[in-house]
Amino acid sequence: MQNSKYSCQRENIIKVLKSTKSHPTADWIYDKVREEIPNISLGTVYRNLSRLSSEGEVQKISLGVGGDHFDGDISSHAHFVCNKCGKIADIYTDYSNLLKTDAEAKIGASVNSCSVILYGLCSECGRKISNKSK
Amino acid sequence: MQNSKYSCQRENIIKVLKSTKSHPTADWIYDKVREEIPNISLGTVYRNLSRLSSEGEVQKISLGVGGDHFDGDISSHAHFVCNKCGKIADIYTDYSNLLKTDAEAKIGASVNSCSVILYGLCSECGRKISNKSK
DNA sequence: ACAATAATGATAATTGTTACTATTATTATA
DNA sequence: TATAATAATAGTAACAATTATCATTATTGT
Repeated sequence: MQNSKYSCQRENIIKVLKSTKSHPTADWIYDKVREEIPNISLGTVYRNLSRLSSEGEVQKISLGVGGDHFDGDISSHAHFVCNKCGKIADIYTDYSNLLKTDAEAKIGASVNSCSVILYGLCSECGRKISNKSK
Repeated sequence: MQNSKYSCQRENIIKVLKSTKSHPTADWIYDKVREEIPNISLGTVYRNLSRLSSEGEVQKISLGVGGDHFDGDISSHAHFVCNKCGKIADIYTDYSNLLKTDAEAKIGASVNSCSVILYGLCSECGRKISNKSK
């Protein structure tokens, strides 16, 4: 392929991201990749994450609080975020076709990705709170 | 009510946000409110927007590119963002119950808000591109 | 009117991210 | 397997968006 060259930094970023089920930030990925490539630069991590997510190889998750998170799992699924502990959970239901079709019918746009983020209280945090009030 | 006091700054921020169909950033709201309260501080705008959105009085929209946007319309609806021109459009379908019920069944969390953002090419930008290729 | 305190304006500080530039690594071709 | 072209990098500076600080002002209950 032209105007694209291999880099082991990028390979490692992909590897790290595809092998975790957490939904890490650029910073976390940076720390993790540094275990193998100690002198990698944070800028390189950002540059590659941005490239990879615009290529659709990874997914960016913007929660609106703190920095962006990334997901190596690009299957269509939603995310749940606990407002208390901040945990991010996957919800494997594919709404994307429904949403896509509906949006295209309603406003005539062509949709190529969608982000579904639910906010609330996770079961664990919910339990803690109801225990306290006993 | 206790620990809460009226402020005309907050009232104005709400008024501005509820009376536009655009999905402005804090900065845009700041400029708009300054027309009535010229010496309002940008920090006050941020402080109130953050408070109002956590109270559920307005909605915060995090696109993952540039600053956050805000929506005075808190009815359940999705947003479409054009990757080309950046336009944000409302899509009035209420997915929230579907998403909420599904998530609660799957992971036992209690959901209290949800964000649905679709990305793609708006009809206008799509038209421009197909014209160019003639 | 007064006291308690929430909210503000002005500004400094912080955070997350992008831009810049000289150097290094990859790749296609001779 | 050298060479030339150029993509990618490390290191760092710059930037934008947001939050924190703090002295002052405004609101509210008594």
